[in-house]
Amino acid sequence: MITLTGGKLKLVEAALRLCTKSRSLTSLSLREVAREAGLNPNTFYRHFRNLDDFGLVVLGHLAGEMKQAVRELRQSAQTHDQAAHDTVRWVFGYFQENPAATTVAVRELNGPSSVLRRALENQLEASAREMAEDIIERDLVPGLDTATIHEISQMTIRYILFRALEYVEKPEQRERIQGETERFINRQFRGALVESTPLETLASGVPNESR
Amino acid sequence: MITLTGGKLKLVEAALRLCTKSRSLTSLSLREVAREAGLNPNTFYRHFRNLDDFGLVVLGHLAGEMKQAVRELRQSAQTHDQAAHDTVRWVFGYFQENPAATTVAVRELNGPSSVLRRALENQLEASAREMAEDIIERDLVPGLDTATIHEISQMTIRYILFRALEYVEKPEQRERIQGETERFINRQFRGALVESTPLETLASGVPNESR
DNA sequence: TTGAAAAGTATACACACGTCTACTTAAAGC
DNA sequence: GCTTTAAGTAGACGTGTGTATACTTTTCAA
Repeated sequence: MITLTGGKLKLVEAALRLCTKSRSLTSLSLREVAREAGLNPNTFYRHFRNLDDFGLVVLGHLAGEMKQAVRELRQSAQTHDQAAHDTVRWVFGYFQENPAATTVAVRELNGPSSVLRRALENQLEASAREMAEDIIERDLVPGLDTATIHEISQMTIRYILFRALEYVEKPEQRERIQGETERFINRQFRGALVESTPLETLASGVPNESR
Repeated sequence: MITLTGGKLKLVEAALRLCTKSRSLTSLSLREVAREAGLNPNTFYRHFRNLDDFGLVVLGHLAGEMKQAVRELRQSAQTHDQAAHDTVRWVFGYFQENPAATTVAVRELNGPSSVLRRALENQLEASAREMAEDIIERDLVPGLDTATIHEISQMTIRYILFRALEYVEKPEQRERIQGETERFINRQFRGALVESTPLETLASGVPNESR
């Protein structure tokens, strides 16, 4: 991660500030950002070639921050249930403390700039891979093949991000969102373990005897 | 649903056309839309008070279309697995045939305009409710309480929409996305049925192969 | 048939934008 | 200390924008 300084940093931070106030990174104007940063519009050109370039730098800045944060997470509990609970709690806590980063990420993931979208997708995939490897290494979900763990990890990352905006914006619903997300994860893994068991068998209360 | 005619319809359709080409509804300009529609910019004011008003009408238009489409879906197979498969296939087919509507919906769901976001959320919730009631009425997932069915329905609707853009934009990955979505749904419902069973018990049940 | 309402157009204004060129100030290397 | 380079500023350009006023055409019911 390249640490930003001076005017460059000022501009990036200004953009994040603007994004938090219900704007989308892609829709920011050069002059708007410069104004917010307290700089002359032309200073922008001293640091960035154009707005797409700028967007990538902003995303890179966020990615660096987030990666470091995720690395710190690499401890926590033993069982899967505990891990899911702690991780979800932790991730949402991170969202809460970094509303700008969260908002930007969610918006641009589906935003109109394909360059930014690609960049974000790659980051998410990397996070998902990290999560999956962690689960495998620590054998948190025994009996599940690695491919499925990877798939579910990716879905989970996506789902969490998808709910991040709601979480940030609606403080009174945070408990609910957190609970739903935990249940989501648990159901995914549990469901995968009994994927080939007929629904009726599961419904009749005998979870592991099948056929 | 109010059927649009004449210039009003032309403007809405123009906006959807523009949105498909990597634009976001919120970022459209009045003149841009009018130009695309082949009308004078001021004609816009004959039909809409401002751009927010316009956005709501566009969303309403889409909602009407979609609702009718969903109603047509209200038949399909008996078992849950079959229903999930058919429904997913059908919904994604709808996305494919209506890329503009899909793109707009996904973008604005996380977009910067809170007015549009609210409107979309309400629509999604309505769809989720409809889906849940359908599952309950036809007893597709026996042994699951209605609250959980509602919760999973909502998650499913969200998840599907979240993947819609990817589906529309990457034709070569459609099979994969569809498969993942089906597995997602199955795991959710199956997982919910064995929610209180310890992971180890499920893992030792051996309905599928492990390691 | 006529006349009012709706739909569409023409022109114009002030403003914000991205970008260009030219100038000034601050940092850094020798 | 001097010079080269980076960072920041000033002013100006053409263009696109939202919107206001005034005008023309179309629609359609009395």
